[in-house]
Amino acid sequence: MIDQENMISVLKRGLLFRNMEDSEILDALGTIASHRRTYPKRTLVMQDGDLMSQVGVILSGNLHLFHIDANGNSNLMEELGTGESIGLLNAIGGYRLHISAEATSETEILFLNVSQLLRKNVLTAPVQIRFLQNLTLATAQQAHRLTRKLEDSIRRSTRERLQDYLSDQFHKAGSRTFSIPLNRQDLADFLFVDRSAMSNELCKMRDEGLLKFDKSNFELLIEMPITEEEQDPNQ
Amino acid sequence: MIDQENMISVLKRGLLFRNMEDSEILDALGTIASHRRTYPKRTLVMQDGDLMSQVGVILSGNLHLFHIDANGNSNLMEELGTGESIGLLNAIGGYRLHISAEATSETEILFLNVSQLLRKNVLTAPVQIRFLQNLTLATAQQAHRLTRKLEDSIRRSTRERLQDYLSDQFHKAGSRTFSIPLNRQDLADFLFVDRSAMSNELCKMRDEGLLKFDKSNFELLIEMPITEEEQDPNQ
DNA sequence: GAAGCTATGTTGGATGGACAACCGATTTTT
DNA sequence: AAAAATCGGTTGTCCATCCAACATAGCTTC
Repeated sequence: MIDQENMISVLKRGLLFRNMEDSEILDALGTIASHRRTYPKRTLVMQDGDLMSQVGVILSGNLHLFHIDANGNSNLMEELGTGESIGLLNAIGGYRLHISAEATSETEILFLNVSQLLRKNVLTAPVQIRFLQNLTLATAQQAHRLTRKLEDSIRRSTRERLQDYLSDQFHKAGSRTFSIPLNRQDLADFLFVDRSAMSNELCKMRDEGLLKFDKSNFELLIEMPITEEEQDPNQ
Repeated sequence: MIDQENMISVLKRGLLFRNMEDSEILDALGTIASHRRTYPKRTLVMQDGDLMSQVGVILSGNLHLFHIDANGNSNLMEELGTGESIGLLNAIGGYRLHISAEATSETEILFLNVSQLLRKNVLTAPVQIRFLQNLTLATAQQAHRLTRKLEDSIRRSTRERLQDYLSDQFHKAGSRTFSIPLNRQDLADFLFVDRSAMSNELCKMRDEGLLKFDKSNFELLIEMPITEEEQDPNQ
């Protein structure tokens, strides 16, 4: 259970409370905050098929959002950390979840009633309007992430997917040496490929001198192919 | 060039102007409408890399949104008709287009200045607030479509993709007999598969007695596998 | 109507990747 | 510490799909 001051600094990380003073955030929370809940490691936070009326913001911990497809494959759609939100699109649009969310460490989530902001006939408070603007931005950002994921997975070979992923991690870390937050199985699920095939490809790349690795620690030995690295204007 | 009355009825088809009176729509257009433009058949409307400050609403005609990937494959991301909008996510989030849009018939587009609604410090007019709400809904809907497309393309075989697509068309048409709006090459691009492989699979399905077809006219001969047909609560 | 051009189907070869099965190492549980 | 589970790597088989190339029919164009 984190304290209020911490909470505000966490909320400021995402787009939902961007450009808002601490007092405004508290004000906004007054009308939309619902409840907080802590989930132990390895518990389901949300489940495929759920209808959400609220969006969740991760105050601490981590979530894996995975989609089980018709063939029984587990596909890791997102890997979320502190400050990121879950169920935004579903809460806003009234769509059922197509994913389940599992806490990969003890995770505390703050739930916000956002759907009311879209139904109410009259919104007057400037804070609410500001929040609504942020809500739209956050939704667009989420959609943009989906677009990237879609583009990254279309007709791409296992090697290309690995290169994309490692290149991403390289840019995030700002260093040729970094460690990734996923084990092999989860990485394969994230890239939508078979684990053994991926393991194979990874070792081939090592043998070709492209990279080194030990467990989750990687070192890139050459320039990764240019990935139209376009940074998010909304961060 | 369609007239104003027609235009309003077209605008009402999408989510952007949902739940608004004709007078309110005109009011809203007064502040956000930018310009209209007509594109001849087979011309590019927008191009990969463009930065959009406006969203386009199709007043008449059709667009193909395609993404050329690193291997030179053309991937058909969306096929849009009258009343649908283009560039919503990009205009809102400030993201560059990753697709190009081509008019497949003469197409008239109305451009709307939506980004100002998100930057302005004070929004007062109720109509603007209502429109902002709709903007959020429309963005979520767009994101939901992306989610479906992503889920439909993950680890799915050519046959499964075809079944998904035909099942969709079946539901849209409300009849076992329907004609699809894409030729073979475009359909293959839409399903992210090779044309010849798809053609092959289609004929196999015909030989197995699952369906009949002639050019773009299809007839389903058996129940298509259940596709969690969940209809859009926002239509 | 001849000459192109387009749309669709067909074939064959090459191969990437899924799948199952197994091993050894490491970690977790009791 | 023993037992059990997890994790990563390796191997071999098999099939789906890509790719290139060609056939054919129907349109379009001059």
